[in-house]
Amino acid sequence: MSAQPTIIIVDDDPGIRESLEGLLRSVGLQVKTLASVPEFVKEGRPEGPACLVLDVRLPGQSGLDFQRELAAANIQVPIIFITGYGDIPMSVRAMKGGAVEFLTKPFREQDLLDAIQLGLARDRAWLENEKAIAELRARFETLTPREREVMALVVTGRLNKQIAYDIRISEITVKVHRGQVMRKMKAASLPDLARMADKLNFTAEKHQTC
Amino acid sequence: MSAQPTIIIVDDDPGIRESLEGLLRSVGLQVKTLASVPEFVKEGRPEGPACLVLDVRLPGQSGLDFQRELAAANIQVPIIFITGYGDIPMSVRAMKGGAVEFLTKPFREQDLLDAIQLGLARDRAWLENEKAIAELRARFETLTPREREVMALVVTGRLNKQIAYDIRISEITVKVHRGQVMRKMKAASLPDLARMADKLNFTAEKHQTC
DNA sequence: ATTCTGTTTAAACCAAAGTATAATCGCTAG
DNA sequence: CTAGCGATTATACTTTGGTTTAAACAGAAT
Repeated sequence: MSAQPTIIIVDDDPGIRESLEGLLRSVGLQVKTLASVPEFVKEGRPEGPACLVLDVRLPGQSGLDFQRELAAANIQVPIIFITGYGDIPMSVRAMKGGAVEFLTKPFREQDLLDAIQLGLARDRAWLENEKAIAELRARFETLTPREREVMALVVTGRLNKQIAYDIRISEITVKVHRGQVMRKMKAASLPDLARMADKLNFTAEKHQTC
Repeated sequence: MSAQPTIIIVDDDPGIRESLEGLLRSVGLQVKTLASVPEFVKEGRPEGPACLVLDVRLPGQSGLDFQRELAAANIQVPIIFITGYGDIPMSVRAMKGGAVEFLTKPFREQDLLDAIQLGLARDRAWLENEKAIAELRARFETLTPREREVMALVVTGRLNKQIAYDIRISEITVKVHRGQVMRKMKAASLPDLARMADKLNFTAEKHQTC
């Protein structure tokens, strides 16, 4: 169903990279090793499900800073931290930032593999959700400005005549727009459309006027 | 608006209890100190917003075990861990379990106060949400079995005639039940009802047959 | 035995939603 | 200039949704 998962190892120590890579490949995982963070940033995250295995201490930027940077750039990818010289505040910060796991060397191989499975599972779920939202957004893009306005009001439960009054057009025009909205959004029913709107976070924006 | 927040300190060392209590009281927080976990379990969580300040090592049961126990018992309350002798796996486990913060002694007072504010904010949001759901559940309780069935089908977007066919009653009967559902649930519109159903996790159960 | 609740249905409407056809108008891209 | 899009509206229906009134019936509770 979903594409081949990719594990990305970022560590400046070639020995560790190779050792981790060997372990992961031995269980059939597709691995990509990088020596530094910029290499990851350059390519962006892989298409399929992925998981980052990151050393906390990295040349230039620390793994924790990198985690923040990804979050700020709105790039979602599960991170597993590995460190030889970590402390509690470091691990707490990593976990607060949404890390899947924070392992201290030496760690049991099984712990890493478990964490990776968990990370991949999360990423699959996230990707699936993103895909669904992207599809909805694509449909929403095809709506004309007026149709978006009408949709925003429809999903709040307003009646056609009320919507007509709200935006000062005739009720019949509302019906036309509303019908178009249902068709373009491929909504099977009103509750369906309402749920789509919720997924598109209509709660916060209502309908941007830009 | 919301009730007075309560901070619950659980620590077996009376000196630490008093010192923490003093600090928190000095910033105007209502504090309750306990020497052990069973004392908390006995009373259950306070009415208003609350936050637990918990030593990881406690007589009998560790703070982490207690955290798990609360989660298992479905008792929600933000936890801030404090420890003098912690390690990384311990902190990681605590954070995975949803802890707000994990502080190592000695810590800056401001860090604890910040964590407490964050914990209280989370708890307020949680309480508010719980209250809303409880209200919905109360309304749902007033529905008769038939009304619940009809509601379940209505919020999926089925038409009255389809529902009638589904449960083999006449369309007019469906209308009667549907009207009752809208009134009893205090739903202002169909999208409104659909959202209520979603909040009541109709996705998972649809409608239990028990 | 009687009351009450839940369930069912019919008749008779009224309101709301949705569809199809057709036409007008302003604006923009060829 | 003209074709096309977005927006608007009207007419004319059909289909759904929703309410009221009234009635019937079964089963549980008093």
